Amino acid sequence: MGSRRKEDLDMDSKNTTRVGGWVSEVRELGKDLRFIVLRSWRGKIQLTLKRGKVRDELFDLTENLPQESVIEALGEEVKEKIAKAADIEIIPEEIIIHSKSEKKLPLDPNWKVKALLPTRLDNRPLDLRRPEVQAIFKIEASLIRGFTDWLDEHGFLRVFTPALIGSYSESGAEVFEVKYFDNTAFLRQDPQLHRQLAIIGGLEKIYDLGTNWRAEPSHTTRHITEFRSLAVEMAFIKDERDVMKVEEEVVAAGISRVIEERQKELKILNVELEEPTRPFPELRFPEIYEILEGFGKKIPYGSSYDTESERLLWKYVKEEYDNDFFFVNRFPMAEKPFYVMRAEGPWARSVDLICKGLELSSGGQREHRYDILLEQIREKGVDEKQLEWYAKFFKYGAPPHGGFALGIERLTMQILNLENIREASLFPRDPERVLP
RNA sequence: GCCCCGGUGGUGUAGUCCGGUUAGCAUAGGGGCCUGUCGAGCCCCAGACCCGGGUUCAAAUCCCGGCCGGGGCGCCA
Repeated sequence: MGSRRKEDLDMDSKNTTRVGGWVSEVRELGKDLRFIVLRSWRGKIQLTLKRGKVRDELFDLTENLPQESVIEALGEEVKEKIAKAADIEIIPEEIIIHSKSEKKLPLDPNWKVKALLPTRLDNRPLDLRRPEVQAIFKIEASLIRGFTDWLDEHGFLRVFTPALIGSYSESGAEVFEVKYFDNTAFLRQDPQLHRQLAIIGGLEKIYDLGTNWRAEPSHTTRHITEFRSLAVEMAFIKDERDVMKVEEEVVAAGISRVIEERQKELKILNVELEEPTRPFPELRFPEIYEILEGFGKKIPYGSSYDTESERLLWKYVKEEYDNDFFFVNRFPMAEKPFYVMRAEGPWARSVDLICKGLELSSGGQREHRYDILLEQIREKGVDEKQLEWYAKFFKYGAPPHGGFALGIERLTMQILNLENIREASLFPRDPERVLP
C-alpha cells in the first residue's frame, strides 16, 4: 500500500521515533535486506528493512527509491545499532515519501566524486546538503552570536542604517545604481556615513549588521559583490585605540563562541580553532616600511602597501608575536577618504585589522570637526555639494568618534582556512553570478 | 580595468606538449547476484572531446575567432 497520510504518523506510540531526511544511499543485500541511509540535521540515519521484521509493503514502497529523495519514517530506534557509519538506526514501521528525486544529479552530495566550486555554486542547494558545507554556516551563526552578545552586553545599540542611498556614499565609482522611481539611488558600499550621522544623533554606541555591495569586477578568491559586515561606531573615544580595543574584544568573543558551540562542526572541517591572544599586535606606518624592507620589499615612503605586503607582514607578526591577527595603524592620509582623522604628519588615524594576511576590516577615528572635515573633502577633490547631505550635520555638534566595519565572510573564511570567500556565503554574488 | 590559464560522459579526471588503437579510469545511472556495516562487494550495459572556421591523408590534440569559466594584480571587506 502507498504512503500514509501525515496525520497517521503523528500518533506516535511510546517506543517509536520519527525521522526525516534526504536519501543518501540505498543498499540492497539480496531480496530480503535493504538499508536506506538518510542525511538529516540529526546526523546519518539508517533505516533497516529486514524481511519478516518490517511489513512487506515497506519493501514495495521503497523499491527503486532514488538518492536525494525526501522521506520520513516512524519506527523503533535500535539501541545497540549495528550500523557503524550511522548516528541512528531505525527499524521502520511507517515510511512516507515526500518527494522523489531525479536520478541524475548535477553533483553528488555524498561527495564520492568532488565537484568544482562553480558546479557547486550553480547547484548550491544540493551542495548545501553536505555536512561540511552546513558546518560553515553553523559556525558563522555562532560567530555572529558571539559578536552581538558581546556588543549588547557592553551597551551597544543595534541599529539598521539604510542600504539605499540617494547620493555619494563613499568612493562613488564602485557602487551599484538602482532605479529609484524617476531617480537613481545607489546600494550602499558601507554603512559608514549613516553610522556617523546616528552618532551625531546622540546614539553613542551602535552597531549595524548588514549587507554591503561593491560594483568591483574583481576576480579573486576574496571578493564578492555582496557581503555582510559588522559595523561598529562609538562616540567620546580618546582616539582610535579605543576602537581597536573594542574590535579585538568583539572578534575574540565571536571566536570563543564558535569554540564553545561548534566543536562538532570544527571537527568536520578539520579546523583547530584557538582564541586569539590579546592585545593584537599593532604595526604602524612608517615603521611598516622598514619591516617590509627586511623582506626585501620596497614601498615608496608615503604610499600604502600591496597584497603581497599584507602576507609578508603576517609572516613578520607570526614570527615576532605568534599571532594570526594584527592591526595596521597610521595609514598614509593621502590614500584614505575624507572622513578619517589626520594624525601627526602625513599619517591618518586609520586602522585595518588583518588576519593571516587578509584584510578583515577598516576603521579608526573619524574627523568630527566641521571645518576640518570640509577642508578634507575639498582636499580629496570630492564635490562638496554631493556630500552636503552628510557634512552639514557636523555643524550642529559632533562628538569625537570612531568605528570599524568587519567583513563577516572574510573572517569566517580566515578562521576556517577556506580557500574561497564564496564558500562562506550561502548564495554568493560575484561579477559572473547572481543566480541561484 | 589589466594580465595569465582552462573547457573531455551527470560529476570528477587521463589523454593534448610530440596529430594516427575501439577516447582510458572513478563515481553516479540501468540490469543481474548477495540476509548486517562497508566509501559494502562482484558481473554486465549505456553515457563525453564548448561552438565556428582553418591546416592536414588524418584533429580531443596544431592555428585563428567566438562563447563560457577559473585565477592573479589593482582596489577593497
